[in-house]
Amino acid sequence: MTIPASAAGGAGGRRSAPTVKDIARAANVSPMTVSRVLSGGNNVRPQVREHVERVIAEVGYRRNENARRLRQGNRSGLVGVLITNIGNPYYAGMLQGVEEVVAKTGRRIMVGVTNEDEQLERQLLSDFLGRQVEGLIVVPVGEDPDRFSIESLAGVPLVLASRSIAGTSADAVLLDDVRGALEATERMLAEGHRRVGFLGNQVSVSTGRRRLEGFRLAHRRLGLEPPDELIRLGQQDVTSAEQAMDSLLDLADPPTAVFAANNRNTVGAIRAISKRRTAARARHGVVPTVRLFGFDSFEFADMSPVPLSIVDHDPTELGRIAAQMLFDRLSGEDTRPGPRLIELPVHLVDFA
Amino acid sequence: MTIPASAAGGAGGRRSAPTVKDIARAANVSPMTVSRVLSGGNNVRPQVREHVERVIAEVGYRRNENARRLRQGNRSGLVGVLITNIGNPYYAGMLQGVEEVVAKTGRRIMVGVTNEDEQLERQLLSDFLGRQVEGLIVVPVGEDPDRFSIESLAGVPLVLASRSIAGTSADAVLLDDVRGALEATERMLAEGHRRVGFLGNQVSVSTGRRRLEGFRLAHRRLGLEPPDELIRLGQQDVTSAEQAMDSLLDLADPPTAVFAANNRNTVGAIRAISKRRTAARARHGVVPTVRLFGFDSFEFADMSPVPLSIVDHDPTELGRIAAQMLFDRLSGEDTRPGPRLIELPVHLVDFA
DNA sequence: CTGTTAGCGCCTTCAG
DNA sequence: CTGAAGGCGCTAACAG
Repeated sequence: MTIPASAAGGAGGRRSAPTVKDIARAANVSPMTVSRVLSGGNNVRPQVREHVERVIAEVGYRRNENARRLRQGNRSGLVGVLITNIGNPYYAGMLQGVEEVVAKTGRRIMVGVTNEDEQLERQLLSDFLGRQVEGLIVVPVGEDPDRFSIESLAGVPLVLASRSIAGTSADAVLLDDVRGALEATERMLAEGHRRVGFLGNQVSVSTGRRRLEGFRLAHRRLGLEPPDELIRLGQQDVTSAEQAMDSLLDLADPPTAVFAANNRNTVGAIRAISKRRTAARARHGVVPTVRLFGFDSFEFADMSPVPLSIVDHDPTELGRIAAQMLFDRLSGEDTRPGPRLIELPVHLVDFA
Repeated sequence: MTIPASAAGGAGGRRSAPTVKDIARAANVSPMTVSRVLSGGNNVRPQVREHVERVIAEVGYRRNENARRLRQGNRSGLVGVLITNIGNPYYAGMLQGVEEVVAKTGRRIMVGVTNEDEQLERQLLSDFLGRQVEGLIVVPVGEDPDRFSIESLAGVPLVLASRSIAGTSADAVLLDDVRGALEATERMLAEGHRRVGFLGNQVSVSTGRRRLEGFRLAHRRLGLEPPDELIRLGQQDVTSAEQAMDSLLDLADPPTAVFAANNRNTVGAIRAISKRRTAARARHGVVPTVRLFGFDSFEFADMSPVPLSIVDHDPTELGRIAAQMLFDRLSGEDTRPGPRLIELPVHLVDFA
């Protein structure tokens, strides 16, 4: 898997890049003078400075930021971002927000995809720390808080995004999952639905757990208990969500309403419902109606073929805030000893 | 904008990380022995090795990859990826494919967003090169090939993705834009449409130019010439695409069919058409029908409220191939002097 | 204003 | 098997 360094692409081949020494030699000055010119040219005679600049331009010299940063206290200018899946537009949006804020500080993001694999996340964390990231923004996988302890992170600040882990001292930006799920479910119950289905993540994922909690809470407030047969957990993608929704609709006594606890499940539910509608229309049967409520928006939510309400919020904003929290720590502006927790509000939106 | 290094986040504060020297001292061996242990422990007495490993674990030492790579010939293990917008699911998909392949080689991706700004792209390129990326994958902005010359890239291999630039010697993975647009347009013309609209990118973007070319070509083959008033260029996002579609529909003699040359324009067109349908239904007017053909798929294409066909392909696969081409150069497997160009096929899909 | 010295953290080289 | 010397590319710190 290792690939030789020597080879270079295309025509030309890459010879070892020029260094300050090369420039110094070519310009008949000391490396230090070159370094000074590179850093703005203070304390360099204008004439010398111009000469060095010309040589730099001619040779096409570019300073090695890594070597520079090594000497300067080892700040890499990198922020590590770990997400579970770029294909989910939710995380893509989050990534966009993170990049936006990180880029403003002149830093860059290194992106890793954990694919919901805790082992892989561990490796990536270790790799990122070895590459001297200045900070980390992570959508965590699994429940073990150990890997996020200050010791294992060597003091590198961390912000958990969207999901939290019990027992960490890390900062986190979350959504008001419980309230969102609670209000959505209350709405459906108030509309008279008494068999409400639930499609969500594993309870080992904090968002899955919290949204299920809100769902249950809404029922209990009315003295109800949602039956287990209406609850489907662990669907990570649209296909499995669609299957889960199918299984709900195949029940002898199917739900009249469904709460889909994230956008993958909402999309899958919409697909399952549409499919049945089309089939029913084809054989002139009864077109089934299911009241659908989702969590997380997506591009076509407002044009869904199935009437839909959404517990909405902006993942890009969540990404921005996560990055901002990180820089508050990095800059020393935020010095509180304990973790800082932000819960973003959500709001309900109806799409006829 | 610069942020002090000393400050560290959270409880504890970050003291300067332990180095091989620290471990060596604590284990009563030379730094070299520690280094050997870190590299697998060859030529180290098992007993010493174990002892050093224990110390490493206790102290929580982690080796500084950047320093290591500096000594070892300056291979950073980083691939720079520049895309115009993560919010576009098309590019998010591409990024996913790139990450997947890059991760398999043990490298990481550094991601920059150019936001269709050529100046910003230049800065990011320079920044990435300074950080010693081993290769670059870029969705280019603008038409100037200069910034991609071998000299300005210092021999770092580059693969252009999705879009090309005339006059570069860089490798590229593109789509068969011309054929896709040609076949789509031919279909609509064969269906009898004679006023076909076009929504696309600026012609300064290669995809915009090539897709428009295919559109024109289809007309000319029938001895037709598409009227300028039906062509709208430069929409970068859904909102402006929707406005452009509105303007087409507002024409005295509106198009009966429209070709949307990328997914942002397709989505915008769908929105514009739906909006009018809803309005027409409300006042019991005539529900307008427009034959719509898009380029690039998107999640809800098959559930579009407007009948739709798509010139389809897989952006994730495009990302994978781009990364593979890069590694073919890096590994020296691909040594051809000139650029390598891959055009991926597209296929037409109909969604009732 | 300019150069010299030294060292960031690590590893290649060579000598034991 | 182990260590000492030296240097990757760059720049603080100090001397002139």
